[in-house]
Amino acid sequence: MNTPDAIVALLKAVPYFAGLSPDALKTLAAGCHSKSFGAGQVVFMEGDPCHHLYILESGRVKFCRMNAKGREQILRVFDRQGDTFCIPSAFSTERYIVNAMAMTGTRLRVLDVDRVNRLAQEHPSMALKLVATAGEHMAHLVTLAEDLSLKTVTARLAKYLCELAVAEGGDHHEEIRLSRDRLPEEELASMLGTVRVHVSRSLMNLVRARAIDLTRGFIRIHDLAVLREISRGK
Amino acid sequence: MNTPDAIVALLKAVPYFAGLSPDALKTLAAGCHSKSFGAGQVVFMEGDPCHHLYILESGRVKFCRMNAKGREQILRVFDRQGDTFCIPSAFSTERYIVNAMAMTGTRLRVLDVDRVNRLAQEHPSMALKLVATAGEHMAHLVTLAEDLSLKTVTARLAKYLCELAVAEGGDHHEEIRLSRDRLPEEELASMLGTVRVHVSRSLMNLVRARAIDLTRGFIRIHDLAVLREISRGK
DNA sequence: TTTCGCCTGTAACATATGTGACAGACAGTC
DNA sequence: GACTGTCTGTCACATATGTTACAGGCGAAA
Repeated sequence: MNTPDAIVALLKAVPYFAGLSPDALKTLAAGCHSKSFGAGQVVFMEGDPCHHLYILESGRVKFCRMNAKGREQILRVFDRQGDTFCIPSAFSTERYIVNAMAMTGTRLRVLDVDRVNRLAQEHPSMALKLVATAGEHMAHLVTLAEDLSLKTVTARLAKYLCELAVAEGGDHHEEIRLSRDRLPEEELASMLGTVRVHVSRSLMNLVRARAIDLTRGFIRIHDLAVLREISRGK
Repeated sequence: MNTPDAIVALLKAVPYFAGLSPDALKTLAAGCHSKSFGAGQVVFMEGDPCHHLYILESGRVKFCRMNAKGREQILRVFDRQGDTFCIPSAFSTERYIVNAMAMTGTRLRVLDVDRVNRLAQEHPSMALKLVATAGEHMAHLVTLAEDLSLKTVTARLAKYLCELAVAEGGDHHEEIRLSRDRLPEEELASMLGTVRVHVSRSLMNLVRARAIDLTRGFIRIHDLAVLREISRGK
């Protein structure tokens, strides 16, 4: 999977590289290397100088912050091939502003910031796409802040399950089952801004509201409409 | 205050316009107009198509979101001359992602997104500075989300007062007094992600902790060190 | 001055959330 | 099979937060 062609294909999946010429892509591909991380391993820490830009080849990476007592808030999870992170750090503070950790075995492709910077200087349209990417990240963060402030844990959980459901089974009225192996309650808690026990309770709330069923190891979406209702309200 | 020179001076205060040639600045100045808003007036709403980019001439503008019950979360306040907003909207979703409202009488300078876009195409270094600006906004949002999730209201309040204190009197050990006229509790509550009553209680917490004094119409910072301690803590 | 409205302090109460602790289910390992 | 560790459901409890209500201070307007 390390053939030049495979690397170019990965780069092309990145919106702001998509418009580059084949030659530029090849040069870029030749100038980057790959790095592997085990589950739980740190990719970088908040405050570290930011020399690299990362592209996800496989696995899952979380951005997070922690408080004095060790509780963690996950700010974003990257899990699709071609997801990139650290652009804004790279061009403003020059320090990472969050912690990044591999959630599972993960493979990242690493680019030098300087190289990307030079490319952006030569290709203004690429620079503008960088702004667009930053904009998408910002929309995520705005919504996270809004939800943390204005929604209950149960509503946030319902919303997250809705998003998973749409990502998985689409909006069809077929049965949607989510494997719990991939979403341990502890991790859900960090994403939703709460603690594990509360996730457990909230899941029960949703069961009582007839929105979901819990069968061994799975969450079955029983009524997506109810789930949606809960996700906005109160 | 509407002389071409004044406008150019305002534009120069914007980091990503600062590097433009005098000619480009003049052209830009000629192509923008000014708009006034009364306190509480809407500048734009979430979801509106985003055709403009705004530069603050005077006054205060807040970005906010609201929930079904009408509670509001302020995501950011712009109050310094030359502050700009909407860049990321402009280059990604093409819709505003938040509501913007004038908090006091406010004067904004309005630029066409198309015009800025064209400029950025011609000046790659300007495009990169746009990314940097987006990065700064993101750092704010990350910290907001972290605080909302991991800090108590009292800690968030203490932190905010620290920031105000530093912005006002600097870090000197002189007495720092903050006029409450400019920070009604209702507004503080929206910024801190809570309700007015709780701000009132939290202020009392800080008084009891000997961090601040409340004299008629003012908050006096009595012990900045204690305030800092509380702002991380809990 | 009086009236009115806005802002503040305070209370009592309901709810949401965090903490600590524990037992059972399950998978993996020995 | 026995042991182990991780994940889960549940409890009891403390704390943090939201809701509603009301009274007093103050300035603006009549």
